[in-house]
Amino acid sequence: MNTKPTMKEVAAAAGVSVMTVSRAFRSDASISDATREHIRKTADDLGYVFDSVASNLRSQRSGFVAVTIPSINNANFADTVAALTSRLDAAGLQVLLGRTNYDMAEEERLIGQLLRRQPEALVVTGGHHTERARRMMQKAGVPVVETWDLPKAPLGHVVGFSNTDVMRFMVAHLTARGYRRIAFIGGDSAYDTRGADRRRGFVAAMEERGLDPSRLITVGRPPVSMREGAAAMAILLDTLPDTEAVVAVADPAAFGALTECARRGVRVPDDIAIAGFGNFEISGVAVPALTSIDPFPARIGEQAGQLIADLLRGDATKNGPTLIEVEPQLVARASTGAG
Amino acid sequence: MNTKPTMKEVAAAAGVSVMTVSRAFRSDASISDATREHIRKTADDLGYVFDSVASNLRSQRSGFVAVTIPSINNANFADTVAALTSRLDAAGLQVLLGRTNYDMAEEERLIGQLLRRQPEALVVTGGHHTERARRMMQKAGVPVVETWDLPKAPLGHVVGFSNTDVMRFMVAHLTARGYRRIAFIGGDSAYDTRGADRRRGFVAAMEERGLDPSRLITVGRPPVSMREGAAAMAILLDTLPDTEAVVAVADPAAFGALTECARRGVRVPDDIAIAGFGNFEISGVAVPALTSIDPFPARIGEQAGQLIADLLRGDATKNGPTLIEVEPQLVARASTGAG
DNA sequence: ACATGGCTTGTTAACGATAACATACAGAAG
DNA sequence: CTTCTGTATGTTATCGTTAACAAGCCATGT
Repeated sequence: MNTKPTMKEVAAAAGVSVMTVSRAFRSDASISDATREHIRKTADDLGYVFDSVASNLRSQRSGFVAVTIPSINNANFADTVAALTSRLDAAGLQVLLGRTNYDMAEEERLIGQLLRRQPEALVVTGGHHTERARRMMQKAGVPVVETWDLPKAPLGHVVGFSNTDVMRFMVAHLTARGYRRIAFIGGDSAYDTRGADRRRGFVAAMEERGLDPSRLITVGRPPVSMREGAAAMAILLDTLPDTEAVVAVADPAAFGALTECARRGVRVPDDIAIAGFGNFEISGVAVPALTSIDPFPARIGEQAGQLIADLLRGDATKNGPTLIEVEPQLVARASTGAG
Repeated sequence: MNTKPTMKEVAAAAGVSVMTVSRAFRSDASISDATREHIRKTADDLGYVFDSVASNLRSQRSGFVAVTIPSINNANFADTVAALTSRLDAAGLQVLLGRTNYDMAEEERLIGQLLRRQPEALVVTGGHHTERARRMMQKAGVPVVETWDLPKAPLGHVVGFSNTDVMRFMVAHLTARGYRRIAFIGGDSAYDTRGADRRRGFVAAMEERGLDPSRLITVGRPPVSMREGAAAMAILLDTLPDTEAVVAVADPAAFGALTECARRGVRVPDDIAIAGFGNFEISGVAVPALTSIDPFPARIGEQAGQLIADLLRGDATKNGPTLIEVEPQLVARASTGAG
């Protein structure tokens, strides 16, 4: 009673060999229904708990898929993780989640830690990593999937979209509605690499159209909060009052900007238009509703999970790395005069 | 090169025994700095990755703390997990996260899965569990911490607050400001047990003051979304137009309610007051800012992590289960005529 | 010079499960 | 009746690391 029972105890109590107990706890093994039933019941009575650690060591399969995301508290990444988790769950795999806090150095540390647990696959957010992190992932000997991005030099598989190109849709939408003096609100580029990509995309798209791409407001480290979005809007209204439209790096910042307008009596979209990115719930609910871009986070998780399940079952085409592009979609709403 | 190197290979390459390599990868073991340095370098050159699985089996220490939360995408729980994670990280422990989706049956399944990984402690959200889940946790032989609640019959340790009592503060605040006809917006009680507790607390507090506690709007399964909050407000305004104040089970629902008022031209707080729970960022940013209750999620995670670190170091007082109450605080803002 | 003790390194067995192989047995086929 | 086939169970060795114990070496004190 002092120490927790092992298969040995269960085997003794059930009058069978340890191997038979082992088989009773797996789905595919050949064992008669009666024996399995009997062993399960005996185990239950003894309070036996299967030890995955020992199982993992002997079978050399951890059942883990390591996943890193910048922040847990972000509806977009959470949706991806949720979809990924349920897809992998169906394949008998468990997600081992790590949070990088938008920091490549932290990501490197985390990947090192996660790899020690012998994951069967690795899913990371974004395509920017430290050199050491890249090397670790390449030598890990398991499938690597980069998500939420379309890296120029992928480490392995990719499920995502181009954060640069996506801004073209947004600038096209705004110029089509007649806006010319358009500003961008984002965070410190040294950290949020995907946000920096979107800013780059914004600048490029503006330049392509011969428009001034210099209205850039930077506020703090990512993720850019609602409060910081409001602060950025305050700066913008104070320093560049003739701005006609604002694109925020993500919806929470866009919503913060919207609230600042409300506080100042600036009408949206009559006086200034606002748009975000991510299609967070708040964008559909806010008054006025915010134009955004839906990157289909759940679809990203679903596809990544499917890919990994296929790869590990071994029946996937082994024709090198897969690239799955999940095309984002512009959602036009009242905040840019649409909807 | 085909198979990944083990300590054996590293030992051979470095010209030492396997045991010495093992020591080189731990912090406390007695080994000379020169040898450690040499082994670390050799290991690095070989691309050796420490195998936690084998280590865990032999040492009977997994380095895991299993944690269950209802939803990943909730700023409150995310803050708790973040604080818990960083506190445990300092103690060399890794969080193994599972999401219950506000479902006790799912929680039971999850706890069973997590226990197989031999966690060194278990942190669960809430004090309501299935009978089987309770039994599993009690027999797990590791510290169990229930959070975000103050259960009547705790399983072990507790770090939280009473979801029932907390509504007393809110009703007191509203009645002090002169509101009498107060409604409550919540989700299906069969799922969100903490939400149901808050609803119970609301009813009790209203009755204590001789006020009508029957203005209860129920919308869907938890978590109650912004959209559902808006829908609930629509129902309320249509069916009980003389309501003076509304308390939502959580801030997102409260914000949804606020947006519905904005769409209808109902003024807040002049025509109706709104309050929420959780002190999410949105409540401080919304216009008008929303009155809420701050449950100090980070403090909950911090305390739970500290408790576990102490317990596992063994130097904690073993005087039975610990109960740490983290007192929530009312944050009065413009949406109830304050601030 | 020799015992003592601290520091560093090595040897052996074990953690709890499963892969691989061996074997027993029942019913089918010849 | 013998051989064959397939299902159900058992035996042995092993996954990669570390606990426990053993032992060597060197400096120090007497």
